[in-house]
Amino acid sequence: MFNKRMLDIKFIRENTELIKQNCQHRHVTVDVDRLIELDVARRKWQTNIEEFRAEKNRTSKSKPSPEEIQRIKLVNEKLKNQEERLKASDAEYKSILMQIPNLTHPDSPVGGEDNYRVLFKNREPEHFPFQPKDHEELMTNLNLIDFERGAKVAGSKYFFSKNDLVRLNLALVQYGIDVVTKHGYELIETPDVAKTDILEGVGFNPRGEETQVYSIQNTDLSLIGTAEITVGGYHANEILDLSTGPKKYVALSHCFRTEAGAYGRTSKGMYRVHQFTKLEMFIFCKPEDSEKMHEELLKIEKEICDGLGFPYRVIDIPSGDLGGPAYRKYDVEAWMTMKSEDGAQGAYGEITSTSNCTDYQARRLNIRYRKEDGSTEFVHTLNGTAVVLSRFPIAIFENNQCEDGTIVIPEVLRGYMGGKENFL
RNA sequence: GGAGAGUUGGCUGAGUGGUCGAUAGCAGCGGUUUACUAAACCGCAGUCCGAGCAAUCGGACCGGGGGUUCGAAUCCCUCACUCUCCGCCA
Repeated sequence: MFNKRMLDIKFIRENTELIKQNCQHRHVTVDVDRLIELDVARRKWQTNIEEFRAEKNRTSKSKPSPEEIQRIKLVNEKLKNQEERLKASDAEYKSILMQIPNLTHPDSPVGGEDNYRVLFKNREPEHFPFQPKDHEELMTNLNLIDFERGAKVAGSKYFFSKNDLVRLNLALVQYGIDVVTKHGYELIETPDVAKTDILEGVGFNPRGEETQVYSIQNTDLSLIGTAEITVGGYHANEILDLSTGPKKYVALSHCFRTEAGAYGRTSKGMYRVHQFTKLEMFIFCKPEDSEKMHEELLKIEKEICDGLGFPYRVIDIPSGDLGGPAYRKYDVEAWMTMKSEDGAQGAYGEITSTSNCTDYQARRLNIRYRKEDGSTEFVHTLNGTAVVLSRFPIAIFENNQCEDGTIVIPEVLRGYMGGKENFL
């Protein structure tokens, strides 16, 4: 029943020490020994069940005699007993298996979130010859955002975008779409909700205690935190034809996050909010192509950021901060004045993230491809942010501000905004 | 929201309690025939799990889950989805 889930149980069985070490590097606490114990017991029950069924099948082919029926009834009792034991262990077995994180790329830095490695910087941030403001102040002054009324209508960390900020948002989406589709990605707009199976398959836990997910009462649905969920689910239980290359999508959706326990962390303005709009890239490919595809996603993210012009850097996320599904993850961090502390004018803040999830999601979602010899194999999945409307505007406003509080619009966006050059 | 009909292997489509893992057609693979292509004819063909060096053997799977029965694709319950009609709304 769970044979094709999470990491392959066979692999875990044969590489127990490696799995334990990987969990440790990823700062994930899982009782791997208990899992192995359950696995051994479950396979014994399974073998017994199959033997009893074989015995039953031999007798039940045609009309059995009364004494044969008596014998079958006895076998049925033994069978039922083994089936119940097996079933009773399902929940615990599945729960542990679900928690085992993906393997980790050998080049990912080992350690907690501060152990990231800087891979690239487009340039050093400029020094402002004046005291720079943060985006919330800049936007409020220009009548582009309203947090107070957002809170009145929907609660804290919801907001209204207004006037030219709305136009900027639409321009950013269009710009992102144009850049990404130029690289051969198919454009889709997804549902903003998804079923529990799909969420779990992609690696999210909708009902857990630390969940970031809003679930909808009396349904099996949750609001998605990213289009990664819906696009990942798009090909669930399918056998893909990848003979003409990877399947590449760029997906637009709204995203909802509870941000439970996130208060106190950097949460000024619209950096960390409950709802935002995001354009997300997603790839289904053959295992041998996934590392190459990961570099492609990063390259496109850099291309988008280069066009917009703000200072940024790329970091290689350390093992302890990868989450469950990612095998390797790169974040692009833009320079933001809102992050200033210790007298500096700013600091880097995450704006995009791209992950290679290898076969972790494909295994859970049962997404395979047909190989040339006719057999099937799990695909690899990757995702990467193209444009996020909560954080890209922050980077633009904070880096392009002038002393008088006006904002220079990046040239690549002006064509989408009727040629407008500044927010005044 | 109301009423009805469906969901079977890559596709189409039979099968209403006992050699049905499942008739047939198409597509696929191998062969015969042919100068070649096509046609015709013959044969092979599903997925997954477990055991074995292997030939092979055992088990599961007819939308998902549960039930009835010695025995379920077939009967019952439940959920999801699809289609038709009615109502409502954009």
